[in-house]
Amino acid sequence: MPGSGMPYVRVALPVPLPQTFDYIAENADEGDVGRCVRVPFGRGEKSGLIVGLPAVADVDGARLKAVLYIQREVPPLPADWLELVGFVARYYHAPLGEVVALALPPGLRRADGVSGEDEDPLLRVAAAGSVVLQETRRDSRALALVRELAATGVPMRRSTVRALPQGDAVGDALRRGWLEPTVEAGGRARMAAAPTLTDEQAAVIEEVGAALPGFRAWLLQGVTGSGKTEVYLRLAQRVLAGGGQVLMLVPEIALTPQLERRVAQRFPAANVVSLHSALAAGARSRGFVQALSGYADIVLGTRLAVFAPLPRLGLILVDEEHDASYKQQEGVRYSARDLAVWRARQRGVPVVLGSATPSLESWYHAHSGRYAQLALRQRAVASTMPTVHCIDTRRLKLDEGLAPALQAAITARLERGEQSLVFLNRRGYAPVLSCPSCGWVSRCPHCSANLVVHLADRRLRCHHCGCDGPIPRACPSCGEQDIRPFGRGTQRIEVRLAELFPQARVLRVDRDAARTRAQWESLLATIGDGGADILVGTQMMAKGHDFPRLTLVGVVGADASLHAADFRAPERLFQQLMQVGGRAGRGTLPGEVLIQTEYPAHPLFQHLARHDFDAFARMALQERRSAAFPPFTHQAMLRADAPALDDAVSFLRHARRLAEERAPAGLRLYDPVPMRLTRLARRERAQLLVEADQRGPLQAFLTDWVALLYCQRTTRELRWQLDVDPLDV
DNA sequence: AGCACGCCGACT
DNA sequence: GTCGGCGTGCTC
Repeated sequence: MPGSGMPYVRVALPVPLPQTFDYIAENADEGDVGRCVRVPFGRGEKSGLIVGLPAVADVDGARLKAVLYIQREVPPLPADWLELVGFVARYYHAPLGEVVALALPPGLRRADGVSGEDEDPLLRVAAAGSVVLQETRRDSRALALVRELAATGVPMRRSTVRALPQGDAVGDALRRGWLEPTVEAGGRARMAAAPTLTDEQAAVIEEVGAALPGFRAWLLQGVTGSGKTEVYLRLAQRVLAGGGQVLMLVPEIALTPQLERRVAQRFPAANVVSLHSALAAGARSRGFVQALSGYADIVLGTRLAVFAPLPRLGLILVDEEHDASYKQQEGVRYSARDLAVWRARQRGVPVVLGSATPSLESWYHAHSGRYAQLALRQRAVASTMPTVHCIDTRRLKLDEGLAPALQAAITARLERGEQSLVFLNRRGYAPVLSCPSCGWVSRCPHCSANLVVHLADRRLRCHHCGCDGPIPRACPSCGEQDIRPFGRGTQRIEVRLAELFPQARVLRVDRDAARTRAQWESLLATIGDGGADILVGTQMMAKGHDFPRLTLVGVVGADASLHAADFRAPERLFQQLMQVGGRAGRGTLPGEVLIQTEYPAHPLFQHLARHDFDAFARMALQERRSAAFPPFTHQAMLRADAPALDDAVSFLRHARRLAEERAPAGLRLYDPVPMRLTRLARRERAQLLVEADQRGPLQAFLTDWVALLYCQRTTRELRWQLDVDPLDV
């Protein structure tokens, strides 16, 4: 009989062991399941989570210790949340304690007083603030903030204000009395005006709305500029009106400030909480507790937000569902997008996966009837899709990688006062520095990769492990003076464009130029204000931003991805090109996309030119079907790394032998092979692929196999991990 | 993962 | 005679 006064609690602890630990807790009851605890562990103490009240302890009673403290100030994590982390532990074959550690904000797990108190008040412009806005005084950061808030016209959360370009001056503005906290906006604050819906948008909203409540997974496939965000907001509005909570997942933090503001302005009366890993510990705990207590109405966050407990959950939205950042690439390798669907099913609520370029997995599910399809085929603003042309570079002489036709197109844009973007997915000046006389190349000492030339700060840098050093003046091997950068990155294109178009303002937008959120925002502001004529950008530029005067996108170096070994490379290339192409002509001006390639007849480019994602998806899925790749098969990857490659490979060979003995029929075990980037940060890496046509048998096998692998004694030097549904194969 | 115990080499 | 190398084993 579980329940009344059982003296044992079962605790999940953040240790890499596939088990839970039982403790004595005389005063614990059913209400403590889901609470954080402090317990003695080994010679020290640890914090964990109570996941059950076992009637019988799983070890001898004499070995049991007593819990030190149960955190009862915060509501316990609900049963559905425990089910979620339990599912993640089973599906990804990770210890429950590790999953809990990942899902709970670190501060909360420490089990010392965390409150969900509102330390994030709504701020409005105070009387003194309105006065200083009238005065002619020297502009300051604080003043700029006040102006921004005044222009918005509705109160904003402190955290939202902080995220504005001049956000760190919020404390200053408060001290000067220019801003002041205000009570809940209630009905007083007016909702930011909602744009008129297109017929398509209205139909989509009606269709999803009619299915509320109840589980259903939808794929919302909407071309760039078709107004997917507006659909999300309207659906959220319906759910909020019915008293539900909305979980909205977005790929990256860099994308959120705009969206945060848009959501906050649309729902001034709602409590909007954002959750992402860049948040300070306090803010993350607070947001989590606000979600847990039901105070938060909307949780907006990156992949870790899929673990936010939401007692009144009514709707899950996954924006840019194809984005790779939904898959965690270390530790517990979960897919937040897949978990979002699982949670929606568990809680009986709809989930909308949105993208202009869905993952082939989701597209397949939508076309095989597992997900329902929603489509937005027209752009919301009156503009047409950009024209797409290939520039055949086979017989052309390129100037630093730039074809004459692309240069001419840029010239035309400059004459018309429009913006151009040269898209090149490679940071730095050149991918390698090389000596023509002895053949020396700038190798990374820790990785099997080349050091990239960064001329802007005169460094050689490894993009994988981050190590860097000065650029040598002469060849370190033979002393040759004439060593040269080979290949092209964004910096080199930037330099050449500045030479070719001396009258133009050239702006580079990559992770080096936008290292911080503030830098990124200021770049966006510069572009938006027309402070740049030619942009040179990486995939950062592909993500949903509107630049009304941008009418030309030139794609350089796309061919490299065309023959990449990775079977997902074509999918990624198509998505990237379609996304970046979508940047062109989002205002009233028509857009043009020019792709430099030696394969102008390649079907991928043909489908792209017709903006026909579905045709591309059908073709790519046909290839995947005949090659038996996902989604027609299910995969798991066992990876091992060690200082010596032999150790990693022989561990995997051993693991393979163990697997052969217990492999069910239909399971395909491949040979252990070194990974593509074999050496990373001084460790040699190898991998072993396991495949099956059905998920069930694969999972059953993995459970068995992983249990066995945990028992293998390995040297401390060797580490291994399992990746279920790997993205990189 | 930590953190101990435990048995072999070069140092005050 | 000790300090310390990291191999092995355990954590309710």
